[in-house]
Amino acid sequence: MQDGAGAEEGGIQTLLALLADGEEQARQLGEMVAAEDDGPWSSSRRAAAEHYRGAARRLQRTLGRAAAVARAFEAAAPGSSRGTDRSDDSPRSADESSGRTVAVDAQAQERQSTMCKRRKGLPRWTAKFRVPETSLEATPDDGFSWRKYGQKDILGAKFPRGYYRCTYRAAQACAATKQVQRSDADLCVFDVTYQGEHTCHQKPRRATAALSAPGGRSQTPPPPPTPPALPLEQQDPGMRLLGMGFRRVLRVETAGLALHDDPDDRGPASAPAAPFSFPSVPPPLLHAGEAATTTDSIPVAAAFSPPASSYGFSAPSYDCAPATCYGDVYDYDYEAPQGARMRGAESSELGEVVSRAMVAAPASFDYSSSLFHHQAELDPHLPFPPFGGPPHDPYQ
DNA sequence: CCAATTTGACCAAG
DNA sequence: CTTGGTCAAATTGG
Repeated sequence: MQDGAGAEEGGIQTLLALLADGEEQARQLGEMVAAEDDGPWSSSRRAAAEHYRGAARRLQRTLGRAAAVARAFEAAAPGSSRGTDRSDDSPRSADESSGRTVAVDAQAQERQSTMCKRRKGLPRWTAKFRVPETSLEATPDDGFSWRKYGQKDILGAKFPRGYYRCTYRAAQACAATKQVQRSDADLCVFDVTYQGEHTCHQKPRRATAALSAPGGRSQTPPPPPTPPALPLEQQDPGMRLLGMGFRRVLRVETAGLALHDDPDDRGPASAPAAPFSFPSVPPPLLHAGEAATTTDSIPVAAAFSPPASSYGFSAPSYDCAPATCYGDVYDYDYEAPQGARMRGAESSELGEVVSRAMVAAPASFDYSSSLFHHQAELDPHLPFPPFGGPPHDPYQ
């Protein structure tokens, strides 16, 4: 809601200041606890102190990471002078999208005349959808209406890749496209790569619809890669909306990067990075998520609809009981167009944060290792396209 | 009849 | 040249 990612420059400075502040406070807290630890306390008290100290250390570290992220952004987006371009793109921004629409239009024309296939520059992210075995034929649907425009066999892949573009591409100049490919390793898994954000106004139908209307076509929530951010206000912990649904938990996993977590950083089983919760709305910029657990449960709306044709999957009805659907996993992997890149050091910890942030950021980062696994539950209210995408024109 | 999908050709990038 | 992505005519389905 409020200006989402708008705060680029001053915002980052402020953010850095706040984070530094928090870091310092956490440090002091840790010292205080440590001091207490020396006293003649009982072992239990001592243990408690140890615990708090660990918590303080984690907090400090988390803040430090967040600061690193902020710095990375700052570094990556130097020309910060223009900060107000993009900004929110919440669903409702539709109206004001007029300006943006124009831009899109221009792109469309350009594309037409040039007929180039280059779509570099467009934000891109990948999601892995795992469908329940009971409905192997289903293709994960993200809530938008797509029109298939091609299919191709990909080298090394057992299954062909399907190419889809937004149904309203022509009508509304929506440039969103996606590629869907079934994993050769696991038939239940689909890799879906999205490119470009939707500029069309599709009305979100609830997943419920999908359930009740099997034949219906898409509609579902989006590939939400977006993130995590914030509006806590609207998040309720217990928010399990869903009447039906399947629930999934979101878990972030940074592939390939070793996050050096402290020993005390949360328990063993936990995942490296922080999970986050997400709102369904386009959040502002980043937030360092640090949820307590690695797996947050999020009501992500995800419905599987039966598109079907291409791979011949058609969603059986959703008779799959919710139970059977549990466990579906979605992995999100954001990838930015080429462009700025952040310095290595921090990249590892930033992994997931960056990814999401980059969605909102103008500049792009070259990072590509984060995956978000999440298990969500079908949510009747589709959150909506969160994409906080880069509204700005990708093409130079 | 309209709209979506199929499918092979075409084209650009690597 | 190979491969991935898109186009567009033909086809299918409602």
